[in-house]
Amino acid sequence: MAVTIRDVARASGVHVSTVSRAFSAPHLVNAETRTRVLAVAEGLGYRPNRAARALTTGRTHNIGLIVADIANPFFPPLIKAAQAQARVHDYHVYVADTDEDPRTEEELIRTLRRQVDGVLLCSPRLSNRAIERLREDVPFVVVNRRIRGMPAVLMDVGAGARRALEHLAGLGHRRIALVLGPRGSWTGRRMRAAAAAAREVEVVVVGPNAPTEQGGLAAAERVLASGATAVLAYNDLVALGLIEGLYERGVRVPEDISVVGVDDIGAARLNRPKLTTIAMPTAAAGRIAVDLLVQSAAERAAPTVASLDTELVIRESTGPVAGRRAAGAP
Amino acid sequence: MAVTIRDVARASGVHVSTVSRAFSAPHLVNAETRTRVLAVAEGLGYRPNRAARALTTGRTHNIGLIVADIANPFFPPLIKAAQAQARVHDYHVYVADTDEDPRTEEELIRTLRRQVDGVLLCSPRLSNRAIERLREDVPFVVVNRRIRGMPAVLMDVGAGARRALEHLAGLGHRRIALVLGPRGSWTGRRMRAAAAAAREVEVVVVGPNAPTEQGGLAAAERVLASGATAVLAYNDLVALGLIEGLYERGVRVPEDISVVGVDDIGAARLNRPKLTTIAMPTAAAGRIAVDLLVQSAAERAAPTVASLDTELVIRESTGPVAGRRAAGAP
DNA sequence: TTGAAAGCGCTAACAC
DNA sequence: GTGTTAGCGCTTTCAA
Repeated sequence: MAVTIRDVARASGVHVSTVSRAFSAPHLVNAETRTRVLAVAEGLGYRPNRAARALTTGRTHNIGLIVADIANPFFPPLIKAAQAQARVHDYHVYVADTDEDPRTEEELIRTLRRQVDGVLLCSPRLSNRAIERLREDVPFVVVNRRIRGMPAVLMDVGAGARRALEHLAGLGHRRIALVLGPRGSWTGRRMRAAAAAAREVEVVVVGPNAPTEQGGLAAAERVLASGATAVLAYNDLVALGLIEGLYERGVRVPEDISVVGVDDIGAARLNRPKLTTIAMPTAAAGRIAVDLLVQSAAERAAPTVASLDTELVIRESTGPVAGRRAAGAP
Repeated sequence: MAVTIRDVARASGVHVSTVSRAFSAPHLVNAETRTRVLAVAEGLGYRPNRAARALTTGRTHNIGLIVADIANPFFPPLIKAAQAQARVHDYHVYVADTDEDPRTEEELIRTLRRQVDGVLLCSPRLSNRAIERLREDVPFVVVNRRIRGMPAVLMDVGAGARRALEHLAGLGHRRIALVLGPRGSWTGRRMRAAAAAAREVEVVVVGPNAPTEQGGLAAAERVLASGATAVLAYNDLVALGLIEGLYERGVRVPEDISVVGVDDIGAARLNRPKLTTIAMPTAAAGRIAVDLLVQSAAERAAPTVASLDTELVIRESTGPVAGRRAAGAP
């Protein structure tokens, strides 16, 4: 059996409660005693059992991180940052993948809620209703979603989309295709809103599509048919797939059509042409979300909503409109 | 306070121990009673507190998954699969990132070991000595590493490298650069061994390098200087960086130099030219590693070593040797 | 088949 | 400043 608080108590000649205090309430114990106890504990290789601690304190020092798809390159930097920041607060992180399925998501939250102090929901697929119901059991922080009275970390894709549209307009583009992702996405709605508000350019919507390379590939035909000279894609995966689809049809990027993605995943830099994209502050989002969660689990503070800036990264997939492909031309 | 086993007991008119049995030892309780208890529990929204359960049973139903860098595209598919398979066994997964630092890795294992039934070490940076010491506290399964008496999941890069070398030889290449990753990597050693055993071709080693795009980019000059007409790179990131470096120097892939990567990350397919690469069965590895861990945590079985096949995926970055760049030519 | 009671490792009043 | 005691939610003997 592993070494427990009792072993440490015995070995250092004090009561278990003193050992406990040496770890979790240092100011309540004599400095010398504490030093000795800590030394003995160290020597024995003692580490507190957090589960047992959680039983009395009610705080597990765990957080649940639920994402739609770990393998989607958007998430790993967020997971990495969240996990690192959790460690700063002495928290451990359960990572779970819902496979984009709301049912899985809900079931996951239910099994997790008793062993965590809070749950980080990243781009959840669950309905607002469902989330509102679950929040009575466990505190949430949501990423890229807005739910009344719930702490959230938002990445300002709207502003990013606006800047991308301006960038394209500045290059002479007047007819722009907005290649969307899945129906009902928060990010998608922000992009639509930005597109609707755009002056100077006319935006045609192509979608919904799968938020993947395949989705982009499959949208190439419709993009061509739309007569657009530039594209704002739902994310980089879609953008990259689209570029490939265009390429297969003999249409070159950016010479014939300009393409802008969203996310700035690693592959965006690796591609040729290097992708112009709206960089999402995923690492910052993960870090801040954990801070909000730890804080909201601790106090009953007013829910904070953090809005993070995005950045338009101009690379090689956007260029001046080609004369012969002016708006409306077939 | 959340609903506990006591609430369920009260509401269904039985003792807590009966409720407990209804969940964890169904055969020891009357079928009717059980049905009733379960119904009441369901109605109350009761879920067992796993931490409390762990306290008596000694089984946490948690596993720790420790990787060198979550954001490295090699890992996410493995994490995803591990996490999914863990759920099949009714396990939850802590995911932690060591930032490639052995110290962090060790500290992580120490804090985690009391709250997990086992730890999955993916491409660990820790020394064998350190791991051997820690294994007394917690069962391990290692991925892509061989430690005596310890269950492991290996991906057969050696065979993959051999096939890649044959493929290149078949295309007429006689002088091949092996662009390595970090010093001391298990994968790197397997590749070296395969290269040393290769007949027909002469292999020159370039490295060590960072296992990243940057590392590949920086190696371009030395690859050119080596006089090689083909390259086997440590991983896809290095291969992609290298291709970019070559490209910047006016050297085209595969016309002038052929390049083979390792891993088959998403970006390999997205790149132009699409990367020829040795596909690593990361998802299968994650799944199997979890199976081994759950099993080895349960029984004291002989440690299993699973060796998984890799596959050479031939795409566009490899081609016939150019006549004017035959072996030895400057 | 069910109930009673002890105890897992730890913390948190409450004494002293 | 330290010891005593009860108890967190659950499982598991042991009786009945």
